Amino acid sequence: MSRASDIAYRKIRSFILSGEVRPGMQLTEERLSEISGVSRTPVRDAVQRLENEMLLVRSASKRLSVADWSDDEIDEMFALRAMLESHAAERAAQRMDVDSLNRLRAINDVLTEAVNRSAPDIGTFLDANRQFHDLILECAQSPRLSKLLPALVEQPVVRRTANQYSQHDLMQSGADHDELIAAFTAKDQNWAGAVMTSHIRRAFHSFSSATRTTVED
Amino acid sequence: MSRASDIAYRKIRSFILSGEVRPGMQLTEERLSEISGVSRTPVRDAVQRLENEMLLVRSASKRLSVADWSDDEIDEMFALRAMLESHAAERAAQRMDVDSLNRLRAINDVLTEAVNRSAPDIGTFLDANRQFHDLILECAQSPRLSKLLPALVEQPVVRRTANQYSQHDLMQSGADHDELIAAFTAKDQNWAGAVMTSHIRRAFHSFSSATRTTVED
DNA sequence: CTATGTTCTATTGTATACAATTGCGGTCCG
DNA sequence: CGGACCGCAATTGTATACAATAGAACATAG
Repeated sequence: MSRASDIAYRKIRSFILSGEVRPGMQLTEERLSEISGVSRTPVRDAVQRLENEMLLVRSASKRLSVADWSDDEIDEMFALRAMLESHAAERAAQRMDVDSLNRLRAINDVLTEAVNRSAPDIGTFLDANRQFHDLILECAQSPRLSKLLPALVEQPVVRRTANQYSQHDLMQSGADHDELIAAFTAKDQNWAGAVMTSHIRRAFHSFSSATRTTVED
Repeated sequence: MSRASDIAYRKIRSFILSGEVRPGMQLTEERLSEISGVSRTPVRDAVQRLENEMLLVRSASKRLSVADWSDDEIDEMFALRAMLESHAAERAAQRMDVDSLNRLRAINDVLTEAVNRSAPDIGTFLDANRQFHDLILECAQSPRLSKLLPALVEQPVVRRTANQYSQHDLMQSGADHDELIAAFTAKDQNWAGAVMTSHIRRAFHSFSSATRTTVED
């Protein structure tokens, strides 16, 4: 995956997520081409992907700008994520093998270790968290779900959320994961689905209270 | 929307759906370019869209072929559709205005009229059915949902299903729609969601019994 | 001074030429 | 005769030049 198109995708993505550019701001293809160091052709491929993830939006007449999500859209994103990730967890519960289960445990050990210190390591947490959810998605063995979900797990939101997380929230995430592992071990799809729903909705409310009360800053 | 890229999208799509090409068969970009009458540049845009809808798949090393869905994938597609369309119906129930409600009624009148004849008009049914579901999606006012759902409502499946439908099935669809309208009128989101789930799952089972019993043809 | 029409410029869309990569087939050696 | 390696052909990926289109600014008339 070292094609120019992927380089463009990553660079543009991180450019947007870095906050260097504000929501609603216009970005020309040429500008993106300069940023990513490749020509407009692969940039356009990357842009189409980013449009699907709704990080970029096309204004009325084909002009690109950075997406600006309303509160309602963020609510909706979490609602959809909760539905789809629960569904993934349900499928995974039926299909999980011992090897994956062990990998899941190993990943969550890393995560737990990272948050159980005086100064929680957010970076490691985020990374382990992503790995954990990715592995569940893989075990769900649903190509469609794998295509749909990434468009909902937007790093900007995830990042902002995690930075706002209290240590208690982070530890609760680890506990949720433990319970998910228990549900998978028991091959109980309803349990797995319910825990996942609760897990995502908790994240939503943490995010919600963290951002919406500090909007007045 | 008369850009070359859209022409390519439509032509390639209908080429695939026409059945002229068999699942698993390889298609080069050049060939698609000939089919659609435009250069490879817009073809590649179209291909990316069709990959998202999973009508085309990229084999190991970037070679394109027509998607070949397993039974499990089709099950999954209906399951996801049921979830997301129910969610759309729930949101729509809260947001539906009288004008949209009337349009919904008008559309379903056309649909009902088309199936209540000695020789049901499948074409009109499919068209009205699509309009009905599209309008609900519009009333749900969720850009994300609008981006996600089209990838699941695949015409090939829809078409095969409708052709297999018995007249009774078609009329039941009209009745489901009537009940949805009632739920929308009552602004009862749970009702709307439940009817939609049932509506999609019925379609699934009609499809299922129609195709899987005739596989031996 | 405002409104409207026109030209010019910025931006996106398309085609084509070329580069890179991958698969296939032939040949040479064991 | 079989297998591996090398080279050619087919296919995808990228860059650039050009075409089309939409927006902005300016000028002119009312």
